[in-house]
Amino acid sequence: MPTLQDVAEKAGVSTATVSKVLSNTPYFTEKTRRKVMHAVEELGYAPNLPARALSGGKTHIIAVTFPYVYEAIFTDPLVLRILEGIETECTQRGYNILLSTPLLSADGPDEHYLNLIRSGYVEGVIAIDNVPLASAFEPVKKRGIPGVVLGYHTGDYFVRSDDVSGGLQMMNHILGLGHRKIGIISVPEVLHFSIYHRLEGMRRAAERAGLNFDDLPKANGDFSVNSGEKCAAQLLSEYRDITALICLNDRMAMGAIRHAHEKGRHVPDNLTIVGYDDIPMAGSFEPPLTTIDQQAPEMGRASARMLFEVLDNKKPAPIHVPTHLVIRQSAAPPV
Amino acid sequence: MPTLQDVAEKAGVSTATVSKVLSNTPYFTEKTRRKVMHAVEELGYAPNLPARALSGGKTHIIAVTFPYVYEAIFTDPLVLRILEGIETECTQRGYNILLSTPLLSADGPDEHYLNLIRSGYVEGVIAIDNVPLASAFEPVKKRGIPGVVLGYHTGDYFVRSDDVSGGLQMMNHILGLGHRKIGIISVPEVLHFSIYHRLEGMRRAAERAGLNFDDLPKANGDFSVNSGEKCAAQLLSEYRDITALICLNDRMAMGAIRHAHEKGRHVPDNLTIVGYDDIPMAGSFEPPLTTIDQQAPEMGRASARMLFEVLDNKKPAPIHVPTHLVIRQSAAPPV
DNA sequence: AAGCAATAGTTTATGGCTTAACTTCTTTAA
DNA sequence: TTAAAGAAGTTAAGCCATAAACTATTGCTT
Repeated sequence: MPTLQDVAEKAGVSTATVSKVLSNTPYFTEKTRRKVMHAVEELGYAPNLPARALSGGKTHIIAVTFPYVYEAIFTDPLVLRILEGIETECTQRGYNILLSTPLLSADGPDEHYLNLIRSGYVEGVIAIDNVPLASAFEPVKKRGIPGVVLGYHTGDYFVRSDDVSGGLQMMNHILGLGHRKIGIISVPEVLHFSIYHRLEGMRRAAERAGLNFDDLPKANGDFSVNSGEKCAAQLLSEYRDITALICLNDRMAMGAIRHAHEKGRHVPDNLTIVGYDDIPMAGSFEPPLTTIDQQAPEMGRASARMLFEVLDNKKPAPIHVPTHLVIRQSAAPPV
Repeated sequence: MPTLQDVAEKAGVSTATVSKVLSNTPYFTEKTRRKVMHAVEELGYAPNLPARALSGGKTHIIAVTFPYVYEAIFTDPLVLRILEGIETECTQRGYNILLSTPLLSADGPDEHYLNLIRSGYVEGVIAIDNVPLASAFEPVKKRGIPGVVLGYHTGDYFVRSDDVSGGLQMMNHILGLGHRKIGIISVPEVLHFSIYHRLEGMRRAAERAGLNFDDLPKANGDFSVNSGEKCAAQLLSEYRDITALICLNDRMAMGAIRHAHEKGRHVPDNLTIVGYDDIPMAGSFEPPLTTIDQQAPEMGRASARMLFEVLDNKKPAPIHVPTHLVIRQSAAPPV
């Protein structure tokens, strides 16, 4: 691999000059610039990043962490979409993405993760931090590494999906269609901050419409299709007058729809069922699912942009990425 | 951040000794080992990876590339499962994963990717390389960086899904159920090597059963649910005696099932429809999809293990990861 | 024309680690 | 007893790029 040295020799200047030209530090002539660039081209030179990192502290690596606390990480389509957004911004700025999946337990993250954080590789961190139980962000803060949290853990800088307004939009939509007997299929709130906020949004919408949110029938699943099916079975048999089911993710909605179909109820003519997330499959489900789009790629992009601001010593304000109600065909007025 | 220097001073030995102890190079006593380890603990020392990389060439970073050639990358669940497998192996060995999504065009990969490959960061590469049009592996080879291809591009070392046997298993299953009028919903072969091999497997199974594979009705979609629906519509209207549809991915199968339902045909009683991939949704679709599991996590793990062998100067043999036929409820004997 | 500032470039120390070469000390064998 | 081998450490030379400190040149002001 050619080094700065080689370039300098070929161009007939010192390494310092080459370094200046490449980093665009002032004080060189157009002529030397051309000489240097020419040598760079000829040799196919690219800066040695470890050396640059050692010398200047800029590693051009940011770590994206998503905690390995439940199976969902590697099957959750949101993760990939978020990554997509982060990737876009990072590539633009010449940064590389290091993937990190800390194993969070009661006594903190695993050793490998800790070593990474201490390794000097990581110039900044985007932590996808959504579960209250543990945070991968602690060690980052401790080391003084610039970081942005994507989720609800406390950090100075964070990006969140506007879960409250997501819940609000959905509940408003359902209420607007005329439903009043509404069942909620959720998951235990303590497991996910975001769920708490979505429910909060729904509560506001419900109360604005004069409904007591706490009186609405509820059941807790675990995000899976099967749990959605079970919850739907439970709610629909216990509260026979329910005309709409709001599910806190798409997969449970799909399970609920399956149950409805089995019971011979047509969605949406006979029962309204909606989801949350807008996973890739949602649009081509039968019926196509009315749901909430969290704009995962935009969350990724926003968090990356925020991180770069922090790296530039700015103090960016928190961002709440707006949600979008995606109206398809699983919701209709009650009969 | 504490350095080797600090550890050496605290332990009362030279930096070289500390380095030896940490890298387990022979010639030190148990006593010094304990002194050193104690100092390491006290200071919370972790090696500076850029420095180590600069000095010893070992960066402890492997790059995983998946080419950004069509929309699928960031929505394809397989990618994430593969990543999962790679992650498992890498973490075990103290390696970090750098995510890279080269933009492949006619005149080669983009500049950012090239810079990464030349940057000295990358100790090894796992290239998810499935499209014939272009390869992200070229520049890796050129630089002499150890690499493993996950897919069909030529490299000395590669891991592949055993697509031929996947196709064979599926066709055998369908034939075994008694179907003879079988429609195939595929995608243009030139776009994906793996498709070519799956079809080849099907051909073998068909011919072994005395069927002329070329005579079977076929239609090409583009992997999407909608295209599956269209292809099904086309095939079923054109060839009214079809009793089974084999789709080359699950999403198209789901589209096909939707079409069948719309036409009032029950799956599987009235029509058999199967997919390929076993995406997370497949098991909870209605009906649950009979499909082929490619064992993506295992492919990831295998490729990582192979890469580590290459890094150890071994010459691992190619691996064909076996496929599994997942029998659910979308296939039944013809009526 | 002198003096000074700005420009253009070079020299060199530095960052943290590894490793080859070297020194010192302990074993072991003849 | 002594030489040679082996073990346990140390010294110091890199690895490559950056940036502070320095020299040399040019341009401008008065």
